[in-house]
Amino acid sequence: MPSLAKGRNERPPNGDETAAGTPSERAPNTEIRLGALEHYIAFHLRLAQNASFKAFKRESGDPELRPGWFAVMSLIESNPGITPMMVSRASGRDKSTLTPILRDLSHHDLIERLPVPGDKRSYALALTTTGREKLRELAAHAAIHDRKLDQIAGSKKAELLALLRRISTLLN
Amino acid sequence: MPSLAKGRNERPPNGDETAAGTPSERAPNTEIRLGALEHYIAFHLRLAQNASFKAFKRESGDPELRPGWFAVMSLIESNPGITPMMVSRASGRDKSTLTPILRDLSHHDLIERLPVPGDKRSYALALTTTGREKLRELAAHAAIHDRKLDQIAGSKKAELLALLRRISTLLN
DNA sequence: TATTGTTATACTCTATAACTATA
DNA sequence: TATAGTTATAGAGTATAACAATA
Repeated sequence: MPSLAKGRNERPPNGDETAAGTPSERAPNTEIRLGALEHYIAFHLRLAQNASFKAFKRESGDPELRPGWFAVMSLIESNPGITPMMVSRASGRDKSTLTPILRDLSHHDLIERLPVPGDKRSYALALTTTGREKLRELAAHAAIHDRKLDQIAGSKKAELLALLRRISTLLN
Repeated sequence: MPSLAKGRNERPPNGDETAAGTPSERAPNTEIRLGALEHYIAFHLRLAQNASFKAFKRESGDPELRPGWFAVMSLIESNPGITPMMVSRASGRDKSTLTPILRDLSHHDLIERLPVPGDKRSYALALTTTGREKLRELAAHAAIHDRKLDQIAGSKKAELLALLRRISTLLN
């Protein structure tokens, strides 16, 4: 059976000893060792995405700035006439997850559904004028958030983006 | 009102014209333009994390290899005597999300809860012998997954990890 | 008063499977 | 038969708020 003392002794000795004491007396999480997790990309990917998501939500009290809405509207703006299936593939999500988003966007008159000539099963998506205005608003908010990420990435931004792109592309 | 034809025309002319036709005749998602999203770190972070998560689940049919369990058990292994609050902070999640995980791990006799001398509100976590064995299994599976990520990151792995760490650290 | 851990509750994101209407 | 989109349903993962015990 491992004792607490054993656990403590496994740490390499360092200056933190002065702050040591009962667990509740320790500094927030400075001393916690990640162990095997330390070198796991998947783990750090989750931490980073989670932190980004929380910051995104926190910074814009705007409940309408949902990551989902913003991404879908951007895709439609850049690809007028895009179909739900194409949006699904571009955003790496199942088609069924798009139905409610597109319904909401449609109800808010932000997008319109146009017939696809030659395929009655599908429809083509386009932003309405209102939708374009709304997207400008959302983009302004999102930019504030991503600017922080830009600062954090600094000169490595292009490299980070390339790596993330490779991960999502090759892992399918 | 924007027409579909207008939308198509907005694309810069390129060799893809040969593959163009009705949307359903197009290649999977090659032609979809990300537009503003192209340079958003947050967006690519979500794509990458999602792809990683799906691959993780797909590759190990093992329903017990939940990212949550693995991370928590690893943290306990590397920090015997760690408290739930410390795990919460180290994994960037609210303390309330840990309760059910710790309960499950406890029910499976993978961890034990020991008293913390000097603080009756909390308890110290440690892996049981069974827990250590189980963690070895899970780690073997997880390693297979992360090896793929390692390959994808290649020589940039250290840099990627450093960037992800910076993101989760500075965004709080 | 503040903190730890638990509980109750709810929200978001996502997926699967079955369905329809086309193709 | 296969595909596009919808529906119903479920499962992770996470959060907030209120609570009891303790600090």
